[in-house]
Amino acid sequence: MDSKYEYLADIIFPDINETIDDLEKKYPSRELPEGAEVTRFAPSPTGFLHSGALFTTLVNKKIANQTNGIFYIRLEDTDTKREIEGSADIFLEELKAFDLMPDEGLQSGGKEIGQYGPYTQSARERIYKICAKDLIRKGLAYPCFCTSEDLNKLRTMQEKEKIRPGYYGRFARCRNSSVDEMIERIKKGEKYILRLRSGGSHLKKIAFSDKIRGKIEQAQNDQDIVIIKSDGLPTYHFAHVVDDHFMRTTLVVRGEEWVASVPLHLELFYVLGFKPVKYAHVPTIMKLDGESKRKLSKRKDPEAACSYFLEAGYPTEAIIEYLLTIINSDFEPWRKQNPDKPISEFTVRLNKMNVAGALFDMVKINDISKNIIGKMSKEELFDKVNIWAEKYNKEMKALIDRDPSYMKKILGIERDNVVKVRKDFAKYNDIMPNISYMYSDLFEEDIKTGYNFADNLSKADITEIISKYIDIIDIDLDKDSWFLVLKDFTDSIGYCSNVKEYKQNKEKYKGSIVDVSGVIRVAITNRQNTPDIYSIMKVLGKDETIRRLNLLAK
RNA sequence: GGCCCCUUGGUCAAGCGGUUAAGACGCAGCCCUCUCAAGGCUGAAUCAUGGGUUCGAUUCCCGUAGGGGUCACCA
Repeated sequence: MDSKYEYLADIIFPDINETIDDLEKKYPSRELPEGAEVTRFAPSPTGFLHSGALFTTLVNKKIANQTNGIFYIRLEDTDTKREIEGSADIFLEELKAFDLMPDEGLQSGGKEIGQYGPYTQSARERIYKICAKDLIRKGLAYPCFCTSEDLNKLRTMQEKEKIRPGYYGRFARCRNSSVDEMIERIKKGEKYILRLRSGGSHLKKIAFSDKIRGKIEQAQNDQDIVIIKSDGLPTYHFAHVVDDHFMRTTLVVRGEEWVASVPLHLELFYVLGFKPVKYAHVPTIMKLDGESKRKLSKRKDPEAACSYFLEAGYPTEAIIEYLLTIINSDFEPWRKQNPDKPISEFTVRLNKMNVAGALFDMVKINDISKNIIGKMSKEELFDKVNIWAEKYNKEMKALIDRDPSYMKKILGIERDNVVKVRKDFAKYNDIMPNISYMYSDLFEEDIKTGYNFADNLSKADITEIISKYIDIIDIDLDKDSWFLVLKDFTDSIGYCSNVKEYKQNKEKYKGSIVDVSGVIRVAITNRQNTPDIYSIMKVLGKDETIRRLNLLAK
């Protein structure tokens, strides 16, 4: 080791006296079963959990779980300018909602669990400096005194001359300064940052194996990238390599935007003397915008934030299942064969993942969600809706609190003891508009602006049907008997109870049972489309049903 | 622009040299039916393009086009 570099390192980091070896001892390899993967979720604190991040997180969590490994969370807060206070707690809360809590790392309220912390990068400054100092000692990193102005000038020149932009080779002005000069400038108090002295050549290739994409070949890195910024914090690249090494990550699952920097990361692992992690780069979730695809954007697409799904009241399993269909398309057949198995029993295979970015499909999510809600018992649905409403929908919550057991009955309509359940709710906030008529005051409010009768019957016909129906209505009967009574009634007033027969001989009748039941339906709900009217009447009760009918009788 | 990745119906996609090119969502029609939702059945709809290799290419190779990513003291 060159004593000049040794001296330079001491000048730059006078108070750092630990070495990489010390760190290796402090953060020993994890003792895990064969094949176990240590994965992580490493968000930067920008305030909200992106749907794409949820997707990546799911993969990380699944892989760790199914290999009996560890899934941990680390906060990448090295960009102090963009940091949004409280982000970590938001992430944790949302992760919890989606049942993706990490086994280790940061917890809400700034607490931590695990032996490989701290799990917040800003608290790891010393660790990065130890590593940086090691690099300086070996002559593999150096201080750069270029100002942003210098860098801008360099870039414009390179663009003008059409040469590959960047701080590398002959353009890396500071890399060739003598150590004496560096020391002198530091002593003078000049500002500087630390750069990697890259040993790569852009003309040479480097190949690596991506667990999702297979073999990828790229030019070696030759950029003298910044490793420590002027605020003393590391850049993403440096922090990634240092942290994932000392936190003993085995598999980094991250977005595909990172594949271009793999050569750099591999070089960093190499110069630091670390064994590189394995990589799996997941595709970006896209959205169709006119003719072309683009990334899901927070500004344009509400569904880009996971909170959107929470607020709308999607069961979180629905989102997870949807994401799983994107991750491995054999999830759907698996689900069909194992309708009641927990998701944890499904094995994600990285090499089966499609590499092209999938278009985010809300229609499909709705379908999955309808099925999931359809499977719930009324008690289960009630509990979930109740919890959701408490947090996201005050109006709905107030409705529930008026009479919880009544709400439960409403949610049970065509749900319990039924061969085929209704599937008309994709999310909890679909419920309220579809059941409001079950409440007298909301119903009254609704009919103020008039009834929505179909326009094929006259007012007199409507009044006649209702007036006469009141006389014979009996909701104490069981459903089949009730329906037989309705049929008899239909025939008795000159309508036809057999729809087929009616269609063949329309002229013989005033209408069909469709018209009769339609009138009754509107009279008690003011809707032309509702669930089975018998069930509605049962829940509404005899008195309320008759009261509503009376409003329209003569 | 350089480099990297990708391209099967509207969408998610199976497929690994010979298939009537699965399945799901969506769409259309029919059936069931007190409306709607659901359910059942049926249907329309796909290998970006041009060259090779091969007895034979959706499948392998090359080019073209299109799409995506990346080129910061941001992650």
